[in-house]
Amino acid sequence: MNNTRLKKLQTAGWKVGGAKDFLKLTDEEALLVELKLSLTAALKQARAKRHLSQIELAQRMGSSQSRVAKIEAGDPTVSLDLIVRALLAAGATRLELQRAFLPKEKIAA
Amino acid sequence: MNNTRLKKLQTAGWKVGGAKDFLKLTDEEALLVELKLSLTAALKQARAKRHLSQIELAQRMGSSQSRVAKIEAGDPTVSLDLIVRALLAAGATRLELQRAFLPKEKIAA
DNA sequence: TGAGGTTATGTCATTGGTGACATATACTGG
DNA sequence: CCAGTATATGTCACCAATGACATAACCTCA
Repeated sequence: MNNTRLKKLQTAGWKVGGAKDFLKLTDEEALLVELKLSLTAALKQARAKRHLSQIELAQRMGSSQSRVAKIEAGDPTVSLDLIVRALLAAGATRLELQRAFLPKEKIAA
Repeated sequence: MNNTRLKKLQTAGWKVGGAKDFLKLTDEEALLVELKLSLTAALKQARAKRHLSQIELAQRMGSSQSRVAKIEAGDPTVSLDLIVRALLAAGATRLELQRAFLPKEKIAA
């Protein structure tokens, strides 16, 4: 069988798994979380700005009030996709979106 | 039962569903897609810049070569989360990330 | 005090995203 | 021409994200 060779290729890609890689992974994971929080903060702002209730926002994005609450609460079961959808549904501008994407800077609004 | 009242509240939130709302939804959906594409483009750049193969990137993010290919191909089954994880694993800076978040501008690289 | 509105928390069935694998295609250098 | 390397495409079993629902916890204001 010639797929023994293919197998070798595939498996070769999975030999690694050092501790450093692991740390790096969790590091990036942390960054992602930070990003999500930054976006949810932006969402709360955007929603408040437009005087929308969670129910109204939920309607606009075809979701439910409880989901919206979870989004804003930073629930771990909420995806980036959903957060961004919520932001767009809340009428956030591209600039607002972009702004939320450079964390770290927590200086004056 | 007093939950008839609650029921009313809940259901009140689901009365709507007009065509305009529907259009708006797909509109925002389109924006999201645009955003994703912008990010995948940034990913391709970032990966090339660092001379990483799809397999190497896959290792770094604990995924597989085929997933990475799909990410870059704009496969609809790929989440925003995964795209961003890939970008981070590819060593994209915050600035690169942020940059990819203002689409529309397709001017000179 | 309680009715009406808002937001928070818990749970669950269904769906969607995922890694993994197989395989195909493409582009080298020998 | 054939290895070798990189990328693309299709499929699938498994797990995580989702909408929906129930209910609790707040707040005003009359």
